[in-house]
Amino acid sequence: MPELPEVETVRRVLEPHLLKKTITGVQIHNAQVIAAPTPEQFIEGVTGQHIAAFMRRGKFLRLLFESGDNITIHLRMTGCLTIEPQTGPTEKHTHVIIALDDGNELRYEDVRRLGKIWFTRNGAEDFSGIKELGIEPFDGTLNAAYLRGKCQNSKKPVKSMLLDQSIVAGIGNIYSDEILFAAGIRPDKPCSALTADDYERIAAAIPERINFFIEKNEISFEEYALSKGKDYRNTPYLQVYGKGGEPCPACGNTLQRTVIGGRSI
DNA sequence: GCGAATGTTCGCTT
DNA sequence: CAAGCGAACATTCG
Repeated sequence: MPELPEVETVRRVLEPHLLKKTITGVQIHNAQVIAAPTPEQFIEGVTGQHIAAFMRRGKFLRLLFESGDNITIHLRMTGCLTIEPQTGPTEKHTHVIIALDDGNELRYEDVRRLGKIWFTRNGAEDFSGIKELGIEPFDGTLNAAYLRGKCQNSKKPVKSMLLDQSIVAGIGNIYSDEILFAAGIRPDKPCSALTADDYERIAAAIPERINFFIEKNEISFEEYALSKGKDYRNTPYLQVYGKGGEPCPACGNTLQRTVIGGRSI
């Protein structure tokens, strides 16, 4: 489900409820989502840790412990995190429960179970390409020259360049469409055909659109808890994603749905 | 019943 | 050998 703006929203909403808490226990209801190490090692490693920070990098969330160890979470398509009282009922797709010393639990739910959770010692980052992540959308070095340097010789469609997490981290299928629409560039335009001005408009649209949707996703902890983290607020503001057959908000012509790189656009 | 779904990774073919 | 594809993962929803 989530791309960077949704992941950042989760981080902001849950952060105050996680900082300075101590983990008193871990339950793994479905070991499939634990990517590493073994479930036994995960429980042993995480129990007793003190939470020092809750960070985001691209679409990854990271719970940093005072010890230097950490948990990294990728929600993939349908993962979500909630904080609920330990007395609350668990749901069918609650796979991991991390008990906190304030009586609440951090719970990982995931209908399709495509998401992953890693526990690593001493900030190790030897998994899932996290070391190869590109710059953040708000990085000061994100500009036309950076993007050109990454893809000017590629015939890949510009849409695919935006989805490449090793170039700019955090953009997914929705926001790549929204960014290109804002920049006025066809998603199927090959990178090698992009003009200097195209690169300038993309470089400007990336932080602008991502920040716009972070702001639109803003939600209180209470409302987040009610919807169990499954409710995103971006949809009313989408210009083109999922709107095939509807009129273009810019020119009124009918938007055409097609497929690029296996993704619906 | 079929197709798609806000993501990533693997394996096969150019 | 890099790049580019489809399939796979697993479930729900329309």
